[in-house]
Amino acid sequence: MDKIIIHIDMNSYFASVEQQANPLLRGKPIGITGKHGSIAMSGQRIKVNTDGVHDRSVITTASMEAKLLGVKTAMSTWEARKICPSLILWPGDPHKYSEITERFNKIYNDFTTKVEAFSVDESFLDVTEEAGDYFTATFIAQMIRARLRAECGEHITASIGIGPNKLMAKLASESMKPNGLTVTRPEDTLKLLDSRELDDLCGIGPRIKQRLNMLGVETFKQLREFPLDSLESEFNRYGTWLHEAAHGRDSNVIQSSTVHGLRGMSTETPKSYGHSYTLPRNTHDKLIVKRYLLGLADKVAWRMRRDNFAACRITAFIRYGDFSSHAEQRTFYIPTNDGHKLFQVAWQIIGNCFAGEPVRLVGLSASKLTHKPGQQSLFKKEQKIQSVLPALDSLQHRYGTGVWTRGSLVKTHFKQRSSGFHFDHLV
DNA sequence: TCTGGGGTCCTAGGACCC
DNA sequence: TCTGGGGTCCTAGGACCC
Repeated sequence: MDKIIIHIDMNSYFASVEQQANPLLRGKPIGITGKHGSIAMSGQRIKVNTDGVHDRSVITTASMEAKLLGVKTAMSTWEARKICPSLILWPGDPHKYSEITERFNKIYNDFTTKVEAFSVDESFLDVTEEAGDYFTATFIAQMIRARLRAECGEHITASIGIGPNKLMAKLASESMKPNGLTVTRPEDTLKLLDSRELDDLCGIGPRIKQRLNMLGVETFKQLREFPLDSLESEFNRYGTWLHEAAHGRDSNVIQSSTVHGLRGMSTETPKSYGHSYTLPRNTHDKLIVKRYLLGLADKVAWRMRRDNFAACRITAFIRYGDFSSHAEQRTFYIPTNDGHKLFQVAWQIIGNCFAGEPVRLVGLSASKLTHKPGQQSLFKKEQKIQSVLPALDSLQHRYGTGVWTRGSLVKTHFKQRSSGFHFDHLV
């Protein structure tokens, strides 16, 4: 059943928001980097460049000007600077972006109730009933664009695609950037597909493309002509999806979410909460890894408590200097959202993985979420910590993460060594 | 002196239960 | 004494998305 779907994709979103907010950045190549330092420890000297960005940051969004000079998303700042010496590195502000996302999601809801926030900068709108035909849908898209401009600022632009399903609408929106409006009627979908590369389609990544190429499939036309049963025997259910996609068909429906969802994202129940951190420098020092891990566990736990979740599973992971990695998970029967407990389990896993190799990254993720609150600890010391958490959480809610931190994350490395304190006693 | 961080979904093998 | 099959949970790992 064909629908009329509008896909809206903000152009160079984070960079555009910064350029909108700061006239001095307009017309210049800027690269938004990850926010750094939220769990940095005062005792460790971190080498930062003049922008306050450490050497291992990457570009999360490049402005249009930067893209023209060859800067790409996920490129290391080091490489980006080499390609584009005039690049301005600018630390991202996720909170700011989420606020703007909520603003434009509210606009979309004035046009249809069937809105799906696909990511912080992309949304799908089902306007089948509201529009009735492609002419009216195009008119709606133009009205949305005018309102985005009026209410969010002229420097924040979007590429819009209209198609008979989500897959085609998204492919259409990517056809013209920035600020494009591409309409693909059902009869035009094959033409659209045949003008694109296999991996332009959302769902076909580099590995799948490679496997298709090995089967002699290089284009959507060849994919359409490839026998369905061969495709299914190679890719199982995914083969069926590939076959349908090559014909421009997609049965995915809009997962309606509201504008008041979690920071502009879908209100679908989250499946996991996780954080990871690449150390400014590889280390052999267990103590350093331990402290970062505790900081990450506290962040994960705080987000779960804020959203009234507790987790039954924790996955801890470690990446070594040579980029090999190890991940392990544990399931427990009593759900928890206590940072220290998460840390303890994660450390049981990570602590056993040190084999003398330098560590590059640590992370943990909490999943198998339940709405049951975490169970009260049987131990007095832990009860004491738990009793102060609500107060700390409300501080954090009001003033943002980073307003408090555990003493063990602030003590300097030197002090701990010289005083003979053991880390475990400081938590 | 390269290669982030936040997620979701799928598959496959083994354990365990009926 | 030989040994099926469905269902579910757990774990590891891979692929994809922005």
